[in-house]
Amino acid sequence: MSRRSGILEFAVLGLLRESPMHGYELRKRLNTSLGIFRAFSYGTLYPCLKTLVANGWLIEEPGSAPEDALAASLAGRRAKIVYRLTADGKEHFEELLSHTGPDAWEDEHFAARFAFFGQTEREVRMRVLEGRRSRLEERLEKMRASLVRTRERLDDYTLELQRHGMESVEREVRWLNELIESERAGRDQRRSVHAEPAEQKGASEEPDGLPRHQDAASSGGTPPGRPGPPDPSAEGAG
Amino acid sequence: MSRRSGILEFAVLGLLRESPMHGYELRKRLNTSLGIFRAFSYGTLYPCLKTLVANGWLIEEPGSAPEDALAASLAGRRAKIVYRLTADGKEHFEELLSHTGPDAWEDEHFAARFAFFGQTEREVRMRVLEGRRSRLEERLEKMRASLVRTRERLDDYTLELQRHGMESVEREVRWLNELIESERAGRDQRRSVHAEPAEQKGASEEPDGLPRHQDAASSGGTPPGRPGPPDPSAEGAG
DNA sequence: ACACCCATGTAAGGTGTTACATGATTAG
DNA sequence: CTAATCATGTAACACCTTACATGGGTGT
Repeated sequence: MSRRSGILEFAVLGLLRESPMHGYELRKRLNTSLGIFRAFSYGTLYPCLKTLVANGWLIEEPGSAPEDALAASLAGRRAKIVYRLTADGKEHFEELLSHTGPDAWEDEHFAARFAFFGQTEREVRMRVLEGRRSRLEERLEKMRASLVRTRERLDDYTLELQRHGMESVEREVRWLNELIESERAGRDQRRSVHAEPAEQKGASEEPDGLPRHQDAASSGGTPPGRPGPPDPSAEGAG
Repeated sequence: MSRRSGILEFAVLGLLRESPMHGYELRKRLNTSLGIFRAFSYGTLYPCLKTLVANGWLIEEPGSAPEDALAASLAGRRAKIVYRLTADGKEHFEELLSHTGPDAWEDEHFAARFAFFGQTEREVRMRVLEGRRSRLEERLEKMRASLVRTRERLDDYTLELQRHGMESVEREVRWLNELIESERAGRDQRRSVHAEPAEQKGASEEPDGLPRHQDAASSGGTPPGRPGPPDPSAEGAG
């Protein structure tokens, strides 16, 4: 049941929550903004959309409806079918957002969950981050154990491969540590104990504070020394 | 044609080249020594083995054959069917080893290829490493481009996710640079122009020199001079 | 006019997993 | 004796991709 399609449904709902879109546009967003998971094909996306419509979570609208003038013009006015989240869909998405089962910290699930942390309550974020972290620590434990067992028999390349693999995992753990740290620092530990639905109307609530090492993001080909990290006050996504 | 099962065949052949084994053992090795790719199930492995037998690349032997006393006792004497590489199989594997098509640098393919670098000729190793590197550089280019395009609209979490993704890729590029560097330093550029079959009898030939940073392999959960968040205080969660 | 991107969809097929069926051997 | 692990195998199913079918719009 680690259905990748579950991830798709989740991501579609989440993307559509920000603004209505048609399938083609949706797919692009799925592969760029949320560039984490490798491309879903139309053969997967369209059937998925139909399912969601059948469940009453989305409705299909003809393109360029009056209320949508802006979005439609941005998304391309050739749009045929625009999908919009229903109230039920929104509710369902919010329920998904609050789930913290072990699924949530498997590789691709985690990435999808993280991508919508802006809409997620802090305590849920914490549980997901911590769950992910222990998941990775388990994995590290196994890798170390197996390395100790087999170290002698392996040639240098195999060893190097495993070393590199472990290093990547360790690095992600450290990343998670920083994130968890920031989450804790954002407000006091208590507070936000599943109280009010809070950030309901958009992604506009302030995101509490994230680690802000933007060094690597531009280290590659473009080091123009971005001074100001973009202000989160932007009323995002609209 | 990016069949994951192609990877399986390759890895099975490579593992069996070192010593005969039965399916169960093979699967364990596939998930530990070569821990890179996530577990293949028996439902995949056994049919694969049959295919390989049908192709004449393997032969099935009853467990604990006389010539195999040592290997069999190490592998477990309960063995029912021991698979052994045929001459044809060896030849085929060696041919696979020398292929350097674009397949070879896709994620899981690459890991499998790298795992058998000990048996691979240097010039092939070079091509694979360099191919992989350009593949990743392409990917980075795309990520950067899409990031520039969408930077403004994304909330902090999405941004952080992308930053982290890019950093991972950049890190792998650096890793490849080191490896390529070592390969070059191992001997002079010329030489080894597909001359003699050289290291044929085992993986015991010296591997020319690899970067030897084993620092991270054991760094684990205790970074020495961490200035930052020193105390994950590990209640372990899971 | 032609090529190319936008846009939606379906059918067939490959690929791999789960669940099941089976049985031998070892440890308690 | 029973449970757990070792060991092999198969069949049904879930999942996703590819290739195809279709057609509007836009640039050269």
